[in-house]
Amino acid sequence: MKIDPKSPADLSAQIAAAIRDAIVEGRLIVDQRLPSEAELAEQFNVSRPTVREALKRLAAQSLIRTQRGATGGAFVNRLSFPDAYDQQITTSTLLLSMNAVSFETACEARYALERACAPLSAMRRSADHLATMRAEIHRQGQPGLTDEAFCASDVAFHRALVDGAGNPVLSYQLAGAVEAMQPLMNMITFTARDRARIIALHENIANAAEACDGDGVTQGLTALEAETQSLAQAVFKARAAR
Amino acid sequence: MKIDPKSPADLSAQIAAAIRDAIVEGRLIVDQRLPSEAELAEQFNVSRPTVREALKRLAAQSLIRTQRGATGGAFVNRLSFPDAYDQQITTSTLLLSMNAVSFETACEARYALERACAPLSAMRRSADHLATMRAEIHRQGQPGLTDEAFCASDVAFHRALVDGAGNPVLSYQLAGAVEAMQPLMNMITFTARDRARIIALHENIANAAEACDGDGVTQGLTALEAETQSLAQAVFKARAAR
DNA sequence: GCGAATTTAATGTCAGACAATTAAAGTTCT
DNA sequence: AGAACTTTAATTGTCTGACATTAAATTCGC
Repeated sequence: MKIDPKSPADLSAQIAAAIRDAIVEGRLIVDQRLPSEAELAEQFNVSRPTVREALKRLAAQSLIRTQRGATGGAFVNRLSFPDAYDQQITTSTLLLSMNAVSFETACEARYALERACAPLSAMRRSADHLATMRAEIHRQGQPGLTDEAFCASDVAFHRALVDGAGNPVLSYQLAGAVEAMQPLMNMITFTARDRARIIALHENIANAAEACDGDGVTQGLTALEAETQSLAQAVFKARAAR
Repeated sequence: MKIDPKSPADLSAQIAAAIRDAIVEGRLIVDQRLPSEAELAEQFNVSRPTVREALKRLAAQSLIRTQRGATGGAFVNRLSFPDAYDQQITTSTLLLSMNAVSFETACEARYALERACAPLSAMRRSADHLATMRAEIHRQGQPGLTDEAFCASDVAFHRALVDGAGNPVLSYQLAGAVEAMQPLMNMITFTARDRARIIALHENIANAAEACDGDGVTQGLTALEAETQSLAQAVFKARAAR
């Protein structure tokens, strides 16, 4: 692993890139210990703070973990699904909020992705997933629920649907899309009548899932998307007129 | 913004989290300048190297950018789609390689997601997208192409299909799934006959896209998935027997 | 043998310095 | 007055050396 001390880029960025490449290409494997900071500093011909900055960059991406003490050091970290979820959610959330992505675009993407796992979920969902969906529907019907709590329950409902597909890669990809929508969804206020309609659509979806009817779930999602879009349009229109 | 100096977590991690929260919650907005390292050090009551480690963590996630010079400093960075793509691709790639995700699972997820944007792409794809798809199909038919080049062209083909949906959020989500599959795909060797079959399926998809036939694209993708899965199974079986 | 104290090797943090970079202010020449 | 050049100031990038903290390994006492 070599770096170019004359490059305009920061040394710590170069070092981080070099180590990252080694991990991605498999030259450093999971749980393998990296040389100590002092050794790395010598290898790359830089000072220890510079090495440390590089290691912090990698730690921020969950590529390494560090441990103190005699046998401590930096170890290549096994990137877990939960870690990846978290990263994806913050990235997606910021991406949407910083790039003025319209509600329409985000919503379209979210439901398109969700429909992608509808057939699989209808086929494979466990009783547990179904129970979660039913429970969230029930929660959504309770009076006195804040808009935020309603949205959170909505996310949990869809999360159960997605997880029902039994494909962790799908769940991981969808987590970002669904969760990142939440700030946008929270901008909407739901009247009691709005909620009733959404709950009815949720019930259709749960029923289709119970019947292992993939097409039914897909259609239910399409109907829910249409409802959500028109609801959002109405809200934004009213807000613009004010 | 406050941190707890008695917490077991690293100070630099706490500081990074505090600043990250401020960005996510909108208390720091895009292009806003953060206080200088020296000022941050004073605010948080830590030394400058500690602050720097925190800032490097944020820089690694593209949340801030730094500039040297008199009016320099750290600025809240607008997370661009290309930046997000890159992060997603490395994360997805590592996730698959480090968690022993089976080819089958990854492949299923990839095609499910891709089918999600098939109808949209059939409806909206520009002549440009179609031309790219045709060009990649042509490249795939050329003799002497290495397996890696064939796979790269495959990715480009699917990329054009996905981008055809005209939804940047979808493109972003799919980039990870498609690109992360490449290392897995590269494990497969394609005979001339295999390639011919895949090219024929690609042509079906391109034709359906040209005819704005969403169902046709969907079916084409399903057929391609089946072909890919059986091909992979054969390869892995042969390899296991060896 | 076994438990407690010690050693040791690592990361975490600090302080202070200098180098490099860049924009703005100031200065000089025309 | 204005343009080109120089200086200055602010800021990040890097280095050196030190000390604190942690946790495993080792040694010592019994």
